[in-house]
Amino acid sequence: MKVTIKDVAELAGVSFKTVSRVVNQEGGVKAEMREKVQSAIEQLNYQPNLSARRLRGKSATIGFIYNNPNSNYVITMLHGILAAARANAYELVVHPCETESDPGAIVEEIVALTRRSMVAGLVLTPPISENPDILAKLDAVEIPYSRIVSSSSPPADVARTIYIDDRQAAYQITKHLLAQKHKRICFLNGDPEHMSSGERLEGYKQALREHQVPLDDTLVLEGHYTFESGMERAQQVLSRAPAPTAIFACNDEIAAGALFAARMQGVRVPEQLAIAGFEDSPFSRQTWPSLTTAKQPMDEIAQHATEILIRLVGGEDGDDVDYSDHGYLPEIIVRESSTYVHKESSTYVHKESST
Amino acid sequence: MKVTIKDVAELAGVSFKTVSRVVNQEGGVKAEMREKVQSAIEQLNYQPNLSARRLRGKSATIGFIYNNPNSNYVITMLHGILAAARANAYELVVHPCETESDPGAIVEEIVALTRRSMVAGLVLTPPISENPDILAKLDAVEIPYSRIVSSSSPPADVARTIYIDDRQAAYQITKHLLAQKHKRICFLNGDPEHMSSGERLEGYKQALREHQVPLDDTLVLEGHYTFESGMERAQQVLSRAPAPTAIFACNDEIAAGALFAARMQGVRVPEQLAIAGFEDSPFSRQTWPSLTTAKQPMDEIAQHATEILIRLVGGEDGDDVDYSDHGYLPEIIVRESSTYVHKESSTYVHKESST
DNA sequence: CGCATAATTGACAACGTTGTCATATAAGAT
DNA sequence: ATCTTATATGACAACGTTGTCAATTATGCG
Repeated sequence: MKVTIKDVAELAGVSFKTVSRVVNQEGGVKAEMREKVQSAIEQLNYQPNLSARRLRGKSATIGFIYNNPNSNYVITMLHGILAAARANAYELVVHPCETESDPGAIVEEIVALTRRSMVAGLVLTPPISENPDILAKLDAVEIPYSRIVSSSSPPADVARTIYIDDRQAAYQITKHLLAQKHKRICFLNGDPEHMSSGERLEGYKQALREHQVPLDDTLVLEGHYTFESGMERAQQVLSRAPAPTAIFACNDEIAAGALFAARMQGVRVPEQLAIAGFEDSPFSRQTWPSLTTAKQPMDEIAQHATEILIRLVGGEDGDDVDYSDHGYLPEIIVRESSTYVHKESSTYVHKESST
Repeated sequence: MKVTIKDVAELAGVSFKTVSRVVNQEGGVKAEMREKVQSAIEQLNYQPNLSARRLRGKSATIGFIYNNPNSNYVITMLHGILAAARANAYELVVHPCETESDPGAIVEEIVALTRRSMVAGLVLTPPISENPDILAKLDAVEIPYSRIVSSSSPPADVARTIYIDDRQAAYQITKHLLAQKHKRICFLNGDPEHMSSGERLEGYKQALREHQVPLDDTLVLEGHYTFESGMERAQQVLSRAPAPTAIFACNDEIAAGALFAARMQGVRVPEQLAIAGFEDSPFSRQTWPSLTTAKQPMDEIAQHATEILIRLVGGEDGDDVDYSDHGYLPEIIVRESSTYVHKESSTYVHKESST
């Protein structure tokens, strides 16, 4: 049942080393031999044993580390990473980090994983990818990684980093809300250890500045990237004396929570309150009204990050000095939650309108 | 940087075989020796190389095969599987099946994976786990697997199967709707190749029978497990002459689509139309109104299925003749989408009420 | 104390692959 | 035809681990 390189060699009537050469396309094999070997491989349906290869130092595994409970994000990135890994004959170890915040413990966990599974390198995602402590420790033990972060400009290690310009996208969303004549725009922030929350807040502030709308600190509420956090904060802010006319939520879950809170308090969206989210979660287009948001192609981004990592650990160095495509700008998608335009229910067609 | 068993042996002043014995708890090692080795292991932070182990036939990898685009399901199961794999020192290969339906192609893909990565066994999920063709082919090539299926009674291979009683749960949901005096209950079915859709439909029919409500075929609509499919079908059925007063959607996504359609047509939920879903997706509790649904602990179920697989491939046979815990009954969660009870928005507390 | 036996430890092969080096064969130059 | 060189092939070690079996040491018994 188990077919090894020696079985192939025997059938082809050659030494197993020759088979190895054919499999690895090393060259230096006569056409005639190669054909014999090829047909033997097909006949036996031979598949090289990756464990043996790995033991020998050839071929490798990469690890996907995440600490992000946001399930939607994760599965999307997973698929991008798997696509890249599969295309390059790398295996993937998926490792959700249990540890919450202690950098030392996380790195120890990662090192153990690396040793055990011979992980050649890691794809890191926020918030781990944005924790300087963890990154420094990983550099110290020389574990290679590529990372996905939130940043409005290329970071120092741009060669191994994909950066998403959340600031610019948040700026655009805020401008969109300002264009709708909103002055009192509430900002519901996400987890502080995610750079994205800081970046998005910065974009929000920048847009306000440009439109000469004074920043009202009482309208900026700290919290978490969860539905509950969004609901609670929206509930609170909506029952204040001069309620905001718009809410910019740091992600779609918060936005959904805000929408829920609005419903509970009988506030009509978008007529009395505009809401915008971020991330383009599947459900953002399925709420009523559907949510204005910013779309990041996380599968594509994760795939790109994985390709970078594979190039890094594969030893191919140098020629790729152009990192201009390492930056991604989320695309603003305006939906009903931030527009006054009414539509006839009978002829309504469910689809996107994007800027 | 790389610590091997020999490094540990040298530091401890013993042969590397003794270290192996300590690591694998084989016994026959004097306490004194064991302690020396233990401390050397800790000092060097030794981690056994899994590739070498696997090559030797010890320890193994299991594969998670799925063909199910439903992202929420997948990530939840993934975590359960990872937990079990980690606890038993197994590695996990995640393999989303590209192939759509051809059993031969899928099995070929799986066989290749098995050979390459020395996968000892598979955890299969619907619809692959419910395809007799695929299962027969896997049995033929002797690839072990455990599976998660939808069934109201223990299947023939219950020893390696976790079965979810969707029929009974659907029966209960339908009874709940009937108890609200609904007579015209529309059933929006899921993908036909999933057993769950057939099972849930059966539970629906059974409840109707018991309540002497005649089955109206025009109220049973075939479709897919997607938001769009739910929306389209609900749109259609709601514009009919005698509209249904309740919709039982085969999963939460369909239900969310139906809810969207109701909104579009100005139908009030739950006052004019009750809606129930299935699966307890995170968003089912975040829609407005929140969705009545059935909760399956997919992480726990997947973990259980993985443990079964590991016992299977680990060679521990026999003593576990009691498979009574292989059956799971989803728990009905009644939320606002199927109740008339009103609540004051100001004092509203966001939490579950379950039967 | 001396012997038989059990407990402990170590030397070495094996898993399936790739890398290194030597050998056999073919081609080219004189 | 002979020598040199390039090309093609194979023998064998190595990767880090576990299994087998032999060697050593400790223990029990008469």
